Amino acid sequence: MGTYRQFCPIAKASEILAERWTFLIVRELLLGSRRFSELEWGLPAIPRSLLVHRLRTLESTGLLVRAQAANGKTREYRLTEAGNELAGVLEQLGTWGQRWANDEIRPQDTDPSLLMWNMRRRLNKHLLPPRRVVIQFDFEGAKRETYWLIVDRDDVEVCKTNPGFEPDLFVRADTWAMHAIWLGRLELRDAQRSGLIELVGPRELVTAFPDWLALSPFAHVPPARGAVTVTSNQ
Amino acid sequence: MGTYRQFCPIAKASEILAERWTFLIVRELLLGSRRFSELEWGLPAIPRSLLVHRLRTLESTGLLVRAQAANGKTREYRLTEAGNELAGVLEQLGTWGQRWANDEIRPQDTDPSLLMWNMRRRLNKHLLPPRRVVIQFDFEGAKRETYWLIVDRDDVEVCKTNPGFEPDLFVRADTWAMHAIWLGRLELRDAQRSGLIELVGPRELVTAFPDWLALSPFAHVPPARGAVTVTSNQ
DNA sequence: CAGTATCCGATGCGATACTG
DNA sequence: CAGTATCGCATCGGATACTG
Repeated sequence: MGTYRQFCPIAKASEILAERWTFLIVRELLLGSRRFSELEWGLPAIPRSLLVHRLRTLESTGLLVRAQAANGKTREYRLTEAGNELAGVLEQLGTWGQRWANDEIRPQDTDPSLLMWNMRRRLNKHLLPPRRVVIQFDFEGAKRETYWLIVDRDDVEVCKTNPGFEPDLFVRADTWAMHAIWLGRLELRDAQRSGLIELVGPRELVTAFPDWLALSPFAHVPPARGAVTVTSNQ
Repeated sequence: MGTYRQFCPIAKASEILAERWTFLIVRELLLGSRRFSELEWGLPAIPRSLLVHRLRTLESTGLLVRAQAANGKTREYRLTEAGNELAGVLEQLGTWGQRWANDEIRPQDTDPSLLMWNMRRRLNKHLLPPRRVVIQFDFEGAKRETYWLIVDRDDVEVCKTNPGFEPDLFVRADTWAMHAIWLGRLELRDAQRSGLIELVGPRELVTAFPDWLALSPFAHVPPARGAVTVTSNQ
């Protein structure tokens, strides 16, 4: 990308960070992804070779290190202290995005599997009963897909194929509505009332659902009045 | 640049902002630049056509508006509310840059004229005597150049050619050292002691100098231990 | 699983020259 | 002063195929 030929700290930071995909890769690492395939799940649209290239650049810049994983078999990526300190930048960026880049959730930006991956990693596991719980998600409307979430102690798994266990809870959700809830733009209760989401299962699991489903880190940020147009890069 | 195909607010913000030059253009506008030529002075390395293109994109996105200037003759650029709210993002970005992208001030990133432009806009005018004051800056070492700063009431001007007035104060400064002072990495007093900077003029102007010269907005941020390598985008 | 290798078409960037 | 116009070259995106 090259230099801006400026001594300004904003220019220096931009040389390192303001490149396509870089903020999203850092976001994934800050949210706890360590392995290459985890990064790919969180960034389904990045070309593989480009992900590799960005990781190598970030490594040689000193924002992350690639090291032997604890099990000693695979390698994993970890942010350095410099990388971790980007949390403040990303928080500001996300807050601004939530406030201003919020005109609508475009169909091409919805992705049930990505949503499941994000829900998985923010699950409040300790609020679920201390046994295996299987939840079946049926996305309806646009992009009909079915997923199974299997929570067992500390372990949470998302499956795209029926795992064979009988589900304890069924979540039937309109695809758009589930995204809107995750982003904090629609209340779960309102969605249930209007029939966009339906929960079927034992009472205690149904009532607990809103609590163990932690939403997007920016769900609590209220959108600004009037939004910005995201679509006009050209 | 295109979409990331994600609903995440960080992704949405990045689609708008994480493009080459965009953060720096917003920085200029936040610091008060309004006219096209002012933007060019603050961004001497941007190709003209690219600056135009970015401004048009930012306008259609809704981060800035182009309107008739107060004098009614020229047009000027102003941030909208959405644009102004980027201040928090830029502050985080600059703070991170000051802390981590600080290994050295590279010769190719020094630029006396850009430094003068930045000093000009953060001058504490009210601390100077209420008459015309002319200060001559002689940059020495790398990039020898001379500038005149003419402060007259609310008006501050930078000249590259001798304005004809007899200077009230002479600042003889090593180019690198002056940049380091601006960035808060070198104390003015230390630079004077070691001969990197010399002030010549009436006592009251010489002693007032450190006060009316406001430094970079990030000068007060202490660099982190260990820096990041800025040069490896490849 | 975690990459590497290659190829192609589209776009982005930067430099230079021109203009009302 | 505030842009247009043009033109290479590099990079990006996406697809596909291969590997320890």
